Amino acid sequence: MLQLQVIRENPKEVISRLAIKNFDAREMIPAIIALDDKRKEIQKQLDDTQARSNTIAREIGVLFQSGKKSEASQLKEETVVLKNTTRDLSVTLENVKKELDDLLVRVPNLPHASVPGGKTPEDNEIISQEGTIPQLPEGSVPHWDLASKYDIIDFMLGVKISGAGFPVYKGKGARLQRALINFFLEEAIKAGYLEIQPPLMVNAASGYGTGQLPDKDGQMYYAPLDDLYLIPTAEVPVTNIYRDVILKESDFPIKNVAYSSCFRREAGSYGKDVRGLNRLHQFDKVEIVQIAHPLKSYEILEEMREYVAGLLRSLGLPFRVLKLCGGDISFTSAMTYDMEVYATAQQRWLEVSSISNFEAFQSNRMKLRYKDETGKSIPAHTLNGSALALPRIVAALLENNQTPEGILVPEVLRPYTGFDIIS
RNA sequence: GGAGAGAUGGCAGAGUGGUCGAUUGCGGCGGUCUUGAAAACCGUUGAGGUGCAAGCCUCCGGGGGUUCGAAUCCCUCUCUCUCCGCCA
Repeated sequence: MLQLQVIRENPKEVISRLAIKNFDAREMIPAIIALDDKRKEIQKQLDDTQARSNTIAREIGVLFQSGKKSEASQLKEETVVLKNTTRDLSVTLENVKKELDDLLVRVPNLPHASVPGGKTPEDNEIISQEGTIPQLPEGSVPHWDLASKYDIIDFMLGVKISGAGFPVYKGKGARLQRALINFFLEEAIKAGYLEIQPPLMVNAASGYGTGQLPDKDGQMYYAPLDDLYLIPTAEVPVTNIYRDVILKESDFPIKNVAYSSCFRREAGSYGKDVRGLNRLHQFDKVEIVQIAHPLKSYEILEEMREYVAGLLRSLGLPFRVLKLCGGDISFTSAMTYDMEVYATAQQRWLEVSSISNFEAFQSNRMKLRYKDETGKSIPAHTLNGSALALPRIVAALLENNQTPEGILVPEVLRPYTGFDIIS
C-alpha cells in the first residue's frame, strides 16, 4: 500500500497519477486524510489519558509504600474515570484505524511518471522487437498437435488425473522442461542470483504481504483445513522472506532466484486462449526477485529486462518487449515490462515474462525496510520478473523449431537435455 | 495423533506485581591505545505513533481478563522444542 506520508504530502499528484491507472481517487484520498486526522486526534487524547493513569499508578505505589493508605484510595477513585475513558477511546481508535486501513489497501500503487495512459492491452507500448520469425515448413501445426504427435505432453491424461489445465509431460517433453528449468537457474546463478527453494504453500500473512490478498483470493487454490494457499508464483514466498525485516544499506542489492511450480485457479477463463499450454492451472516458472535501494530500483528494472532478453536471445526465440499502459498494469506495480515470444504456428505473441518494479508498495505492506546512514527506517523497493515461465516457452520452441525430421533443441539447451532433436 | 516443556531486544539469557522498555554476556557501531591489526579499556546500540523540540504513548508470541499498577497472576489461541506414534 501507499505510504500515508506520500498521500498527505501530495494529495493532488496522487489523484492525478492514479487517474493514469483509470482509478478515480478523488473521493478516497480526501477521505483517507480526514480519517488520518481523526486518528491523530484520538491518539493524542488516548495518550494523554494513559499518561495521567501512569502518573497516578506510580503515585499510588509510592503512597502505599509509605503507608499513606487513605490518600492512595482517594487517588484510586480518579482512575475509575480514566479507565473508562481509556477503554472508550481505544475502541474508537481501533475503529478509525480499521476504517483507514480498509481504504488504504484499496488504493493501487502509483504508476511511474513514464507509464503511458491507456485502458486495454492494445494501448501497451511496444518498446522493441528482435529475432526472426521463422518460415515454417509445409504442414506445420500448433504445439498441442506436436505434443501428441511426438507423445511428449498428454493433456487428456492430465484431465483424467486432475482436470483440464494439468498437463502430463512425458519422455523428452519432461526432459526438455527439466532442462529449461536447469538452464534458467544456472544462468541466474551466473548473473549473481542466490537460488532459493521456497515452500509451495503459504499462509495468509504472506498472501497479504505481496498483495494477492485480500483482492485475488479467488485466484489461488486454498486448503481450508490448514488455512494455506498454493502459491501462484514464487514471488510470494521469496519476497515474504523479507517480511518484517530491517536491512542494512550494505545488504543491497538482494538477488534471489527460485524455481517453483505455480498454481492458478484462473477462474472465469475459457476459449481459444486456453488451448494447449497457453494457460494452465499448474505450471513451472523460474522467478527472479530483487530487493533494492529506492534510488537504484529503476536501474535494476532495466537490468532485469536486459537479463530476460538475453535468455530469449540465447534460446533463439523472436520476442518483443511491451511497456504496459496504465490500464493494463497491475494493482501493485509502478512499472511493468512484458516480454512476449512469437509462437509461429499459432501466429500469436505469448507472454512469457512480466517484470515489475513495485517501488515501496509491497515493502510498506510487509514492513520491509532498511536503515539509512542517519539510522532512519525507510521502505526498500521490491522487483520481480519471470525468467522464465516454462509452458509458453515450450510452446514457442515446439512450434518455431519444428522440421519434417522433428523438433530441434536449441544449442544452449543440449548440454541439459542430452538430446538434440525430438522425433 | 498422544504426553510434557517453552515463547523476553540481532543472538544468548536474567527478570515471578510497583520508575522494567527491561540486568548481563556476545555481536554491531564510535572512540582510546597501536606503524596497522588483535587484545584491553571507554562510550553507544530494539520497533512504531505523536510533536518544532523537550517529552509523552504503545509494544516482552497473538487476543482477552484480574489490578490503582502486569514481562511477571488467570483464561484462550498460535507457534517452537523434547519423547512416543505414523511416515518420503
